[in-house]
Amino acid sequence: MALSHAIMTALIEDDMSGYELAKAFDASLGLFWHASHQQIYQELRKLADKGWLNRREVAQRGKPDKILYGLTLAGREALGEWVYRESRVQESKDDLLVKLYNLSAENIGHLRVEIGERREAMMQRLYLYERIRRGHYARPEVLPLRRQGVFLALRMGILAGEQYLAWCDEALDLLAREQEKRGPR
Amino acid sequence: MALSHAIMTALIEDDMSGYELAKAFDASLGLFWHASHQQIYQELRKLADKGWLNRREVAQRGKPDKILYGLTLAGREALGEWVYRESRVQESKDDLLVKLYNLSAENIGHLRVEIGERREAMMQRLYLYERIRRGHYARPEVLPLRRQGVFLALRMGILAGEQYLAWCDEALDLLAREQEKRGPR
DNA sequence: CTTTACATGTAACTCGTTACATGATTAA
DNA sequence: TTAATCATGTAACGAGTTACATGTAAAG
Repeated sequence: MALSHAIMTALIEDDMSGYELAKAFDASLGLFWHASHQQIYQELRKLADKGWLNRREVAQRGKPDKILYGLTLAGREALGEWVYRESRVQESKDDLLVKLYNLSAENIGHLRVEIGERREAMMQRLYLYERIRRGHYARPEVLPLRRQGVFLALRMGILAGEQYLAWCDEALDLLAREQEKRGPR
Repeated sequence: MALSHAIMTALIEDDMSGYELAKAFDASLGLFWHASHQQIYQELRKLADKGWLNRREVAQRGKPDKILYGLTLAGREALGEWVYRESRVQESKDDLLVKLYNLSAENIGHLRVEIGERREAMMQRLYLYERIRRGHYARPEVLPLRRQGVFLALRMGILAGEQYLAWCDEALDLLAREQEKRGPR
């Protein structure tokens, strides 16, 4: 949808190779927008063909050569314009919700376990978010404007995560009560 | 990912045509899992080929003929098993977050507007959820188990929506303060 | 007379995932 | 010697979107 623009965004401050991008993505934008290295390499090539990125081969010692990509002026302009265009939300699709539509006395135990695992995974993710927040965004109001935007994205992640935990607790509660009602064990 | 299973789930209680499914989807599961009619028709055909659905042509008066699909025994079994299999989350991808990474003095006004629109849209969606909740899930504890699962999915929608509103307010606040700081107007 | 609801599809394309492929260096 | 890190790719497939196509009946 806008992976290309996400990639360009990641290149605003530093030039990067596909490999570096894939990692940087994992640590920042990728928290909200995952992309595999295959996708990134393909997208980088397309963007270079369009003239929005330039590529420079860089020889390295003890490591394979890499290809550094950087935003061109045209790329910066395209990105700047894009912000004004209509945006889309690809709503998340979660098997778990479909499974809940199939809740039964037989599978209730399994679903409790599954929700418990989700809870645990989200706890860990929140812990990561919190470390980032404390490390880089302790005082958002003194940051440059662009960084404040990034902070807001992080806040979205944190709030969404906390909401998710709250839902898990509510769901686990309800399911525990129901399972007890209809036959403990 | 699991559109096929979402479709089978929608057919647990009533047989439906592709057209009816597309509508029912919009009103229930589709609130969390959107699917276009093209996708649904294709998926129905695949499922019928697998033997998980049966098809019956039904002549109608004053309306075009339709094809009714119903879960077969094999379909019910496959669905029951699927609940125990590993589930996936397709995390939502939202252009707005990428745009926020590009926040600048120039586009801050636009982003405030865009967030305001999101807020408004989410308010309306929450209003819809609330109507459904009051209409069908006022006392979840007395519902049959399966309906309680559906209720939990609805709760997820409600909690996520409320969290989203809270984020919008926070973001609008921060952006308003920043815009005032750097040049009112 | 025009729009909306009913009803089902095909074709082309983009986006994203999975599997496969290669090859050097460094640390355990 | 085995695994991990660095580095870049191709090919096949599946999921999802957009555009196109057709036709009847009821309601305004």
